[in-house]
Amino acid sequence: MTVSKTAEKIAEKSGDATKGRKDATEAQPEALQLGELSEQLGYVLKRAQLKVFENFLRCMASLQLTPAQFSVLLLVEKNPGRNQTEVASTLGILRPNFVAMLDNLESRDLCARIRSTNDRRSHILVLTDKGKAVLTRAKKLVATKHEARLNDLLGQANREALIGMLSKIANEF
Amino acid sequence: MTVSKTAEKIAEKSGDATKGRKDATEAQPEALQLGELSEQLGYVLKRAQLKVFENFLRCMASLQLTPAQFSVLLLVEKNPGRNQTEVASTLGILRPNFVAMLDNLESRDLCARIRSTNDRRSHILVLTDKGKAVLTRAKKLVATKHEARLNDLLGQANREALIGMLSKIANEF
DNA sequence: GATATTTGATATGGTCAATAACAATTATCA
DNA sequence: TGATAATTGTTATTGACCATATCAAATATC
Repeated sequence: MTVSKTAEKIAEKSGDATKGRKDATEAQPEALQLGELSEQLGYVLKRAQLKVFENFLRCMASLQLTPAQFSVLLLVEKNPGRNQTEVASTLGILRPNFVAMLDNLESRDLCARIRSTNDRRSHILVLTDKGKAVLTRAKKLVATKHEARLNDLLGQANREALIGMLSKIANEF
Repeated sequence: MTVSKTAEKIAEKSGDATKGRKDATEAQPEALQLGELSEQLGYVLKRAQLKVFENFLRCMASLQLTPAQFSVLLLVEKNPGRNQTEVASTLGILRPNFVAMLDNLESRDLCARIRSTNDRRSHILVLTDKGKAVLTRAKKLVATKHEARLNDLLGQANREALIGMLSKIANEF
């Protein structure tokens, strides 16, 4: 329905040349000049981030994993036995907001909260067997469908340079 | 719920590392290993974006301009006489969400909505004199306090390469 | 002139980020 | 030891964004 409507609009606009246009050759309204905006770090950074996340979600549609959820699984796999506070703070997630996130992952049997025997306040986080399997598949999808796209677009050397510069900004800006 | 035996061992072991290291001096829990996360494009991109926006807000504290507001002012200055729909869509802002944003800028006398004489449905956007003056100051702040920081961190050549790669991602990913 | 489309606007719901507060548990120290 | 403080996970709540549906006024289309 949306597609057909859009198609109709385009068809109509491209088909009519009778109306009093400013420029008979240009059927579409002229695009705005971005100007200095295209050189602004924050602007281009935000746009790139949105595109990358969007592509990530498409690649992971079969596994239903968001970038944030993927990062949690990766971090718990690499650091099994840490509690919620540690994992959340490492990812820049506030503890209250981490609760619902874990509820989701735990309800899907991807990770588990285990009451620590040393400190019975804290919940130790571990990946379930299913969680490990899903993460393995997720890594492959990300590598072949997502990160590989960067190599196609920038080349291996530029890709590494980009990651390096972004890391530097994230850590030292 | 099926929790493997290895998970219970982890729960017991979890406190040992930090507890055993608890000297009379300082007992810091060891930082988590980021692992593959530090190589993930989306992760490092998002972290960098947050840091950049955070720094932007600090630099613009005296003018009380957010990155989104700054982009609107820049775009309206470069393209005076365009209507709300055109400006909003260029910035990836949905028309309904653009209304409150303009209400804010207009209430601060930074820009104005003018009823178009050609199409009395649309509001033409223009910067006020105050808006032009504020934008001029904003540009200087961004250039000297914000973007200059990139040069200090990456160098001129790398900075340009970074912007170029991010633009490419934003447009072609 | 009847119908459809566009524009700005309102209302609303969803996702996140951020703060305060609470019970249970543990740490501190007088 | 016991009173007090701090920590952990949690709930509730708020505000900032993002997205969709819908509306009246104005315009375009046929």
